[in-house]
Order: sequence, then structure tokens, then C-alpha cells
Amino acid sequence: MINTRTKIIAAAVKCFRNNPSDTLEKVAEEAGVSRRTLHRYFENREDLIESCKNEMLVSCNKAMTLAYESDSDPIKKIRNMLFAAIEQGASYAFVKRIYERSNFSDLERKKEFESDDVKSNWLNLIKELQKAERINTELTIPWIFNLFGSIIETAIYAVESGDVAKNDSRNFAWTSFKGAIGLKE
Amino acid sequence: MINTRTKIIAAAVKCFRNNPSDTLEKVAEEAGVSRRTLHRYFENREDLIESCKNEMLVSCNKAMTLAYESDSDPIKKIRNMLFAAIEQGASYAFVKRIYERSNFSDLERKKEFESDDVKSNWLNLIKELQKAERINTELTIPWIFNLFGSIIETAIYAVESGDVAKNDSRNFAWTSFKGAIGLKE
DNA sequence: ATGAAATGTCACATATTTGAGACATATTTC
DNA sequence: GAAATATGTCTCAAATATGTGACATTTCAT
Repeated sequence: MINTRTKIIAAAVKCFRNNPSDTLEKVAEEAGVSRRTLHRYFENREDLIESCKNEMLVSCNKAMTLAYESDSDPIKKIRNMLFAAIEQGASYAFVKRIYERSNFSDLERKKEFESDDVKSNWLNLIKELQKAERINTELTIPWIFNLFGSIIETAIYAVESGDVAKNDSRNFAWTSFKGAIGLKE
Repeated sequence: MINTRTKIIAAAVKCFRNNPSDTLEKVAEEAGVSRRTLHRYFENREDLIESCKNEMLVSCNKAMTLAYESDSDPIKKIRNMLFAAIEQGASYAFVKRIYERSNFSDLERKKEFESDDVKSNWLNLIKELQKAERINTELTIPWIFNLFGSIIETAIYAVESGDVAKNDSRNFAWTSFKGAIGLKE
């Protein structure tokens, strides 16, 4: 049961992902509601953006946590997290765009949201694999982290643009990420 | 010798890359000129964006063409093109953002700009490598193309954010791209 | 030092976007 | 079906962004 507020947020995520200053008229149109209605749900642009941020984060974190817990093998955990993020689609892409300006240590320092559990878990998995020399030890953790996000985003865009079928994008993403970090399965 | 027009374009590229609707006041400020001056050089927002597009494309194409011509070995050609793009930094990232909404076949169909030589050359290199089974043949060309762009962008951001040193980013990018497409050197 | 060119400051008209009241209409709930 | 709730349309004031003329100031070239 999709309600108006959810519709507006989804539309805003879509619009603001590429243009943080897109007009609220555009967002309303994308949501299929009037701008007057949009204003009833969200006090102003800032409120709308904050709401998008929070909701998309919650959604992504939930999915990534489930994925993390779905298997005991570290490789499978990472793989499932990659797939979960791709499944999130626009949500993930939106969150990634928001935090694109931050560097890795900033993100690590800011314990402002729940994704830190997801991120810590993910980081520990990668560190474990590097320690065991199961992946390329020359690549730094920040690099691998950012690459993970980029490959997911690439997969999401590939599906959205019609270049790649949904199932293929998952497999390509995993194949590419594996190879990129030198993972031997 | 950096002139005012160039300064404005560089500032616009920086601002518009993340927010296509950033105010011209912001762009002027970023350029270190008054908005009045910006208006003397550029008729309006559209004119400014078009100029950015054209200049960044020219710059990227030139660099990528030089890189393509700098070696005869196909692997070295690709590697040098990757490095050239990373070297372009903001220019490349800007161009990538402009065309992010397009899918691969659209880009191939649109013979509207000179980058088609660069792209054709690059595509032929990849096709050649797949034919010779020197890279993973299961990954599609559109996927590889988009991944190439993403890894470059990842490297550019990593440097900008301070996560990764400039030389490291080149090496990481090449290592990751190689692995991602299953290239055996 | 002088004149030309480039730029900045200021002001203002116009265009666009935002936020919200009033009322009509549509939808949902019981 | 009636009442409550949600939404749309319209309007308007306020805020913000844009484009440009006039003039002052700074910079550059000789």
C-alpha cells in the first residue's frame, strides 16, 4: 500500500539524486501529486531532503544487515551485501550521492547513523580477507570501499538505462568486484 | 596564463558537476569573479553549460587520443587511456556526469561529437581482447564501458577527497580494472 | 603617466520558485 | 449515504535567482 508521503519521497530521491536543486514542482509532478500536497507533507525542501536521507538510509541498512546475516562465509557475506545494495537501486544510488563528497576517514569518524554497523561489519570482512591474503593486499581499504560503491552504482545505472538485464548486472558486478580486489574463490 | 573565461568555466564545471542547478552567484564566487563579470562572458546559464561541455570534451578527447596513440600494444593503449582520463580529473568527471543518463546504444548512435573516435578506438581494443580471449568474454561491452568510467571516477574522487594519493590512485585503478575484466597480462 | 580595457559595485526590473490560505473536489471511512 | 479526510486548483505575497545598465575602480599596455 503505497501512500502519498512514500510516493513523494521516492520521487524526490529520483529527482534529487541527479540535481539537488531540482524544483519542488518537478518533484511533485514526478510523484503524481500537486505541489500544494507536497507542501502539506514536507515543511520545506530541507525537510524533504532530510526525510529522503533518513528513509533511504534505513532501507539500505536493513537490507545490508539482512544480507550480512544471511551466511557465515565471509565471501558470501560480501557477495550478498553487494547484491542487496544493487537490489536497493535508487535508494542506494541516492545515499551514495549524498556521501560522495566525504572522504573515508570522515565517514569512519562520524558515528551519526546506523550504517556504521553495516560499514564496520563490511570493513572487518575485507580486513579479514586481506589478513588471510585472500585478496590483493596492495589496495587500501578506502580504495576498496569506494570501488565497492562504484560497482554497485554502475550496476544500478546499467539496469536503469537498459544496457544490462537485472540478473546480468548482479553477476557482472560480482565478477568485476571479485576480480578487481583479486579475490580467489 | 589563466584568464577569466577559463576560470569561470573551471568553477562552473566544479559546481555543476554535483548540482546542475547551482546558482550563478555560486559559480562566480567559486571563480573568484563577480556575477556581473560572469554575465559579460556568458550570455546565460545555458551558454555557460554548453561552453563547459564543449571545452571539457575537447580536453578529454585530446588527452585520450594522445594516450591511444602513445603505444602500439592494445593493453598499454587501454592503460594509458585510463591514466589519461584520471589525469583529466574534474573534466572527465564532469563529462561522465553529463552522459550518465544515456545508455550505451544511445551513445553509440549519436555521432554528435569527436569523442566517437576515442570511443570507437577504445571499443575496438576491448573487442579485440575479448576475441583473443585475453579478457572475460562473459562481460558485455556496455558493462565494461561503464565500469571503465566508474573506476576512473572512483580514482578521481579518491584523490580529491584525500583518501588516496595521486600515484596510488592510478595504480589502484589499473589493478582493479584489469582484475575486473579478467585481463591476463 | 596616460589611456584603454577589464572588472567590481550597485541598483533595479523581470523571472522563477517557494510557502500557504481559501475553497472546491475527490476519496475514504463508517 | 453522510461525514471526515485527503487532495487539487487558484491565488498571492515573499523569497530567490537572473540579466543588465550605469558608473567607479582596478589592471594592463604603451
